[in-house]
Amino acid sequence: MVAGGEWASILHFATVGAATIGGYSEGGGMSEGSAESTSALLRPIRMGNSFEETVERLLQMIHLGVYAPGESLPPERELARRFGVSRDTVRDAIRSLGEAGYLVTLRGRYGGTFLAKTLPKAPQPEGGQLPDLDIDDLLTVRELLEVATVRVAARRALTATERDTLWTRLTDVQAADCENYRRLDSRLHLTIAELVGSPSVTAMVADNRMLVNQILDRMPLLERNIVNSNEQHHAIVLAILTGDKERAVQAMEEHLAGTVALIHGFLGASPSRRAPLLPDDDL
Amino acid sequence: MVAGGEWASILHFATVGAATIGGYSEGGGMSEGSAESTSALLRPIRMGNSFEETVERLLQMIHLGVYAPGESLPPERELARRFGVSRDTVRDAIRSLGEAGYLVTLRGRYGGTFLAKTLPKAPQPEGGQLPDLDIDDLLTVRELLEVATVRVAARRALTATERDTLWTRLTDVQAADCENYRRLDSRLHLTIAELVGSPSVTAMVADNRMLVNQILDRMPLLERNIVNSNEQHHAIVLAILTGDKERAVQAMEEHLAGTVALIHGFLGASPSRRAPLLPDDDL
DNA sequence: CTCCAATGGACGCCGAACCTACCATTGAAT
DNA sequence: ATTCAATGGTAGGTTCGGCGTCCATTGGAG
Repeated sequence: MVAGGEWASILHFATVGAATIGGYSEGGGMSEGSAESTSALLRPIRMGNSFEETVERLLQMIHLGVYAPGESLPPERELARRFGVSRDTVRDAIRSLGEAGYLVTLRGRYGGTFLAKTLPKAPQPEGGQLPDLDIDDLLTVRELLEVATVRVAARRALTATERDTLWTRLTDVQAADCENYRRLDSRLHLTIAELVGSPSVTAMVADNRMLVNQILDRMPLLERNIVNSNEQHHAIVLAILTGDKERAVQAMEEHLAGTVALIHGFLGASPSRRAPLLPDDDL
Repeated sequence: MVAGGEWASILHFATVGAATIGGYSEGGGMSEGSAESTSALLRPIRMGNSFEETVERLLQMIHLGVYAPGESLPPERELARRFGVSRDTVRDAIRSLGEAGYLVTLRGRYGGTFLAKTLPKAPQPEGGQLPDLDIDDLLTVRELLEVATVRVAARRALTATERDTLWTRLTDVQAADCENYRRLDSRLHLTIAELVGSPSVTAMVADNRMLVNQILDRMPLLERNIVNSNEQHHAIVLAILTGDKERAVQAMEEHLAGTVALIHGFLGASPSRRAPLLPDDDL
């Protein structure tokens, strides 16, 4: 009913011609016509099913230190509303995380879902490293986002509350033991991202950080690195508070370079897995 | 079966206590305990159903100039595989965009889906402005991403091919008429983003640009702005090609400031709608 | 002329997820 | 002691979307 005979005949030549000179080509060799950024634009639409994504988001809130151990999460109905998923899905996710030891649910009024007082340790993936992440891509995004974030934060005029919060987060992570370091570290970086004042930016930083943490969880947390990070955190926060944009950027760059060196050193010359595996069959 | 009696009794005090001092509070007033970045982390998991997202992604490839008019898209099976959705969904989306005049499909071998030679003009949303976007957030993300992008691009050592492509994109947009300006402009910016070498960054810039374009489509495209943009594009590309990081950043900031001024000027002191409207009912 | 491979087109089955409504539990307010 | 409101817990029906399979069309290869 659409694209009748006239259209077909009219377009016929144009199409074949275009397909020849610049159209889609399967072999990977791209004719110069246009289409070379297709790999990024043809990325998967869904990263997982609703259940998995909901679990991921709850874990995000837990691991990035948004809620403290023992603290209460919003009620299921509220979570479902905010996440835009059904309550069933939220419940499934909460039940899973409950079985994993992250959450505890209590019924009745003033009940709810609570973070466990002691969070389970991230299991060391001994044999199979499931996530299959593009490490270079992750670290590039991280560098780009965090540097840009600190740059904007440093040139903003912060409120007294923001300054207080920032400083509190800094002292929290300075005083953290190994057990809680990763979480409080993430919370500090998230707080800096929030200073930009854009929910989307906060979300992007949070997403990236979760993925980077998945990599960091595979390698040991050295005392020496913590001392280093603490100094760098201090420099970063100070630069933000004094509005020294250049210094803030430089401090953050040094901070990130440390992590990059750690990761590359630990992974050796591992060829940084790419290309997230597409199904190979043809239906 | 999980969280038996012992757990409940053990955690009982902790939970109520935590809920009182720092837990989730519905009224918007956040106790200082932690949780204030929740708004970003509690964002919707799904932006729309699979069909809508697929349409959006195809429109992205069309409007951002990834494919030229008359050019061929990948076959349905390939699109389905890359997008991670079923072929049915891709077909629905293609059919929709075909009815809207964007795409034309031809059957048989060497057939496929092709962009229309002349793309339909974006309809002016006269009465209802559907998207309901957070303009401040969009522009903040744009500023952050594009400046960071150009910063990284300028300090990279570009290959000859990259330089050629960049220059071609620049001359293309310089020579564009009003009809094609927005598309070629987007393609130039996307090309710059690609220089970072991270698919995720390209995707983020593409997503942001699509949203910003939705706003820009609501206001007239002035000849004066085009001339201005052309000069700024020239400065940006030149700075990238000469590896002048500082100048590239500055040029991009000026470029973006122009758009911000245009938007704010056109929208007047419109209070930049926020808070994407959540359903209000309680089940 | 015949064949064939690549593409779009169509159908049925099934699980995932959503929606609605209702039930169960609990502790504070009265 | 009773009530009640807020919360988690459960169940049935419905829609959406994915999967597998097959059909239809077409232009080039042999």
